Amino acid sequence: MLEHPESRSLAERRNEATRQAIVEAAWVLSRSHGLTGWSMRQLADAVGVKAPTLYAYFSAKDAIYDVMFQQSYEDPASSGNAEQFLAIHGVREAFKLAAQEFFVFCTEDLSRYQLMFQRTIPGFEPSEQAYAASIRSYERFAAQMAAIGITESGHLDLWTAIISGLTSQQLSNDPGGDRWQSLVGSAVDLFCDYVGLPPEGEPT
Amino acid sequence: MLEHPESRSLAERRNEATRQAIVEAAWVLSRSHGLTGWSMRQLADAVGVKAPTLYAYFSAKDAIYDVMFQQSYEDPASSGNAEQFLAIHGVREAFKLAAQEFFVFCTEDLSRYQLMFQRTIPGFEPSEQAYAASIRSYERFAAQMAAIGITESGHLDLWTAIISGLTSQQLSNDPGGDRWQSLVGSAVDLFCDYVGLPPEGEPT
DNA sequence: GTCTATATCCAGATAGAC
DNA sequence: GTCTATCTGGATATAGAC
Repeated sequence: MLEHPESRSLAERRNEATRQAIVEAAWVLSRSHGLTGWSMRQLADAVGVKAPTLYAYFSAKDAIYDVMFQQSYEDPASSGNAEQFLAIHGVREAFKLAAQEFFVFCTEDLSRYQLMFQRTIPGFEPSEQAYAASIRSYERFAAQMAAIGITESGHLDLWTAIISGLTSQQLSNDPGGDRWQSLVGSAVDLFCDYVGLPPEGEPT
Repeated sequence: MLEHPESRSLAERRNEATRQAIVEAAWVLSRSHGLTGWSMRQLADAVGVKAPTLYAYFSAKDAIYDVMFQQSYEDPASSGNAEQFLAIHGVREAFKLAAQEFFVFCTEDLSRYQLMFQRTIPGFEPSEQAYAASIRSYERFAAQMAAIGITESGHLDLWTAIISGLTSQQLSNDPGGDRWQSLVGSAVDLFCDYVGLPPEGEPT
């Protein structure tokens, strides 16, 4: 999919750097003005070029959202990190730490959350390539859960519902607060009790 | 807040009827083209007038969304109906039936869901009056939960997170299917186990 | 190849005639 | 109240300078 870096000319690398700068400016604007609250002219101003120049780097505004979408799912935090915690802690404690970390990833950037998990942008559909990144992220998540001992698909679905409900309630009803964040530990417990994970895990 | 119907003149009632017709057409367009996928011109066409005429009834497009928002929260199904089921069934069964009913209310109309629970419309903020309707809906919900025996605010928050997670996952990952709907009963069980509601409820 | 300037199209909204 | 005509500003696309 990607050329080898060493095979790219200086011009190509310059082009890529400009694309990155545009996307970074789009993130900044999304955080301050909302995911759909900025125009191509505003973005061009932020980058320091005129609006039509952006179309030399991206065919459309949606193409910028597409890169942002893919970047979000390529962040390792998008799939949790339970395996790392399992090396030191028991199963439940590792699960709780991973859930906390994922919760923070979801709630620290509303724009990213809307882009990844909601359908906020009219007409935007991720490209096949960007969608594939989201699939890989889910597969990493499923592997984490398997390491904890959760493999049934119904149990996975139940957990994704619970954690996504906690994050979405936090963002829409108490942004910046911890009203639902403080419930993450309880949610892990009630889920583990239900699926039969022992209350006290053994360190691996 | 509202005039007595009998005190309104014929002209006022005609005006109100036209407003309702506009809002109904907006619902139809939202369901077919997406909540933000229609223009004032399209709406005017659907109603059978020219676009500026709409502004004789609503000051802006957002004012139409505002009425739709308030209507949604004035629907009794927006707060569940556990008390009704409690008259015939045990506590858990009543809880499950109410949860199922609420799940269907949430997932049967994506536009309504986005309007009520997500922030899909750039710049839209419900008016004080419309927001008050959402508060009343939540208070009715809290009363239902109290009738079941759930009164702790942390437990209420946990349940709103779980049910909202189930509905949002259903809508975004399996629209029209039942992948998460089929988990509603399990979710009620795992929640009831956690908060200490007895497995077999007594009919009132 | 990358830019500036500009043209087209469509959105929400307003002015003023009737 | 409803219309025609129009304003503003957004996204998109192209012409042509450098």
